[in-house]
Amino acid sequence: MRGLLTRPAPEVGHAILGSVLSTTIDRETTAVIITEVEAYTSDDPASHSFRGRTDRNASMFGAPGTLYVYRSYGIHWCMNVTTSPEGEASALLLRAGTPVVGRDVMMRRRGRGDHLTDGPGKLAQSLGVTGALDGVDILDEHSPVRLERGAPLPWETTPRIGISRAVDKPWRFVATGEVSSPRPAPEQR
DNA sequence: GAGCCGATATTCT
DNA sequence: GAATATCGGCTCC
Repeated sequence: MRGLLTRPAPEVGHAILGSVLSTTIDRETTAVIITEVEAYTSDDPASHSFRGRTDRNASMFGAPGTLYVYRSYGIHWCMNVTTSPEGEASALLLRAGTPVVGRDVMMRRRGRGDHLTDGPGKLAQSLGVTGALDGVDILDEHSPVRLERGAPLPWETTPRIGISRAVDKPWRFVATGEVSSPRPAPEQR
């Protein structure tokens, strides 16, 4: 997995779809199958790393498999997985997933039973990820946030969401069709 | 369903 | 002062 991530994000975005992202926070475990990501690179005008290193984006320059968590619109937390060798700031924004473990925990954290993991801010909230976890190694099995390889999924690309620059790049990767979940998920469209 | 708007940390002009 | 890798509540269909 580390080797896979030691490449620019646009080359590996599709390969992350289907992977299992899990967190264990306050002794509560939650997990999702990743179904939507976006790639950002160091020479990408839409990337937080485009103008160099700052206090906020420092972990984006870390080793592949580093978690980069930032505050979005002053309110939400969003999470990325750093790719490319250490020192090169490329990352995959984790935008959505299918819950597989801890739906009850997610619903409590979200304060509602639907729309648990269908957006980057919602995904981070359901998994209990905050800025306190910025910089952790998600390929370490003892980390509170972990990424493990799963079954590959069929996918397609589209332009990225919510940006105003480099809008032509097809760097959003979305799993197509139904993603199998161990349990029916009626509240999750 | 679509469209408007307010919340507000961090960065940029 | 303005913009932003967002979300939820509201209105009006």
